[in-house]
Amino acid sequence: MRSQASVLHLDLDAFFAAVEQRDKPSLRGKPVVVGGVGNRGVVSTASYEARVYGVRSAMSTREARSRCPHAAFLTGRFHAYRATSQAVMDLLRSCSPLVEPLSLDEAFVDLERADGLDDLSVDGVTAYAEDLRSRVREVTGGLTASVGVASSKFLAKVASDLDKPDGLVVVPPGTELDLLLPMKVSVIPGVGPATVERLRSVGVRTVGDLHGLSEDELVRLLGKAHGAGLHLLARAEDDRAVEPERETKSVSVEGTYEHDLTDRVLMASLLRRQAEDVARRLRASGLSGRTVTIKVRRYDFTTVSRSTTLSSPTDDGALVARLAVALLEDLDTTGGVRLLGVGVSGLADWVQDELFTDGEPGSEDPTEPADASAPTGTEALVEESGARARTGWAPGMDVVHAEHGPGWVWGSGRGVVTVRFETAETAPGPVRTFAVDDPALSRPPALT
DNA sequence: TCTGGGGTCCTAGGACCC
DNA sequence: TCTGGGGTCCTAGGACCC
Repeated sequence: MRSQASVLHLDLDAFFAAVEQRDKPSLRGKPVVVGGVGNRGVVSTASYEARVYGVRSAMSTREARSRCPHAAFLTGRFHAYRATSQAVMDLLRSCSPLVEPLSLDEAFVDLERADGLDDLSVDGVTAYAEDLRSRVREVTGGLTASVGVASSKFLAKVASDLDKPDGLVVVPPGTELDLLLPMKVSVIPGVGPATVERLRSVGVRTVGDLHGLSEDELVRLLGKAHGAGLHLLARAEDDRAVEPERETKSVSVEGTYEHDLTDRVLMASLLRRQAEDVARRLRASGLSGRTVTIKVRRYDFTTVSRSTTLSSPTDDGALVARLAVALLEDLDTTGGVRLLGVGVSGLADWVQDELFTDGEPGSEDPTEPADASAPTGTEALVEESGARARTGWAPGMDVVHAEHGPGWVWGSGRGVVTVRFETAETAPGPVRTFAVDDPALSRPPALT
């Protein structure tokens, strides 16, 4: 917590709906709901006119329609939202080098580094923030923003929520706890339904109640990170810096289908398309990743994921697709699937050109064809390590991809190998990871 | 015929290494 | 021969945010 109110949080009001109303004058003053319009859609944003009828974010579109049948229901136009967001973020960056976007419609700005603002008194930051809000209106063509300014990120975010829409709240330093203690625990970012219920079970409803618990009690109740974090936030203790550069950690694509899927061949082809999309986005960002994860939500809403990790990062759509499809093989989809998704994580900002080019100096070129008289490459590895029974290999399956897992020791024949099998004529087979420990197998498996 | 999509962070258990 | 502890990586799941 700083001694001055120098952290600003800006939140564009009902952002997606406001962009639609700006671009289509006939929608102004009317209820507008942006989100999925299908049977399984949910609301992303409701205009304030729609909120009067009880329409809320994350509500199913079906329910929103029954609450407000005369609203305009629109699917998102994300390029328009991105362009408007960019204009706002550019404006904020012209004010301070330290801007941390949280999403398309929200950002923190560090006023300690703000251009042309040396008076960080309450009056000083109030005037600055009011000016900023009117400039947001200018660069967005009339969109309003709610702003909070306080001595920490936490309080600034709480403050921006207090006078929505089109409001400004500055929390004078020293008054943070007066504001916070009477509020419900759910004002704390990170306290959602599950945490509210856990806290309620021990009689805690307000931030003031939370104050009465020791850190040990909170850690026991909520776990180490969450417990310790809440213990601090309940005391308005928050020293987190405004971080302008945040690295992407994962890229994913998922889809919920209008009717549950039961055809595995169709599932595989949808997964392949998603994998290609993910890889395209990775390449567009100059990223590649080692871990491929699929997500499956069954008809009953139970959700499972399966993942596999490569020895080096990839942005190759065909490879991501093969791994994704292979991961699906292991999953029971009886009863149908409502959602499929593919993601890549473990990101690096580089792509390894070729597998197995980073061996120890002096080791033979692993991509060189092996001695034709001996069992070679992965087939030998599978054969000789006795791993065949564990891999799901069957006659007629070819090894189409193999690579070392982490921990492979060059020349030792020891480590972890991932192999994917494929039958000659049909669909991809399973991927199996298995341990190998056989000094005779000093050669890495060749790609076939 | 309830319940999106794109993310982040955390936890817990097992493998493995030193 | 037995015991063991810490650290890291991986997988799966869950809570949460906008």
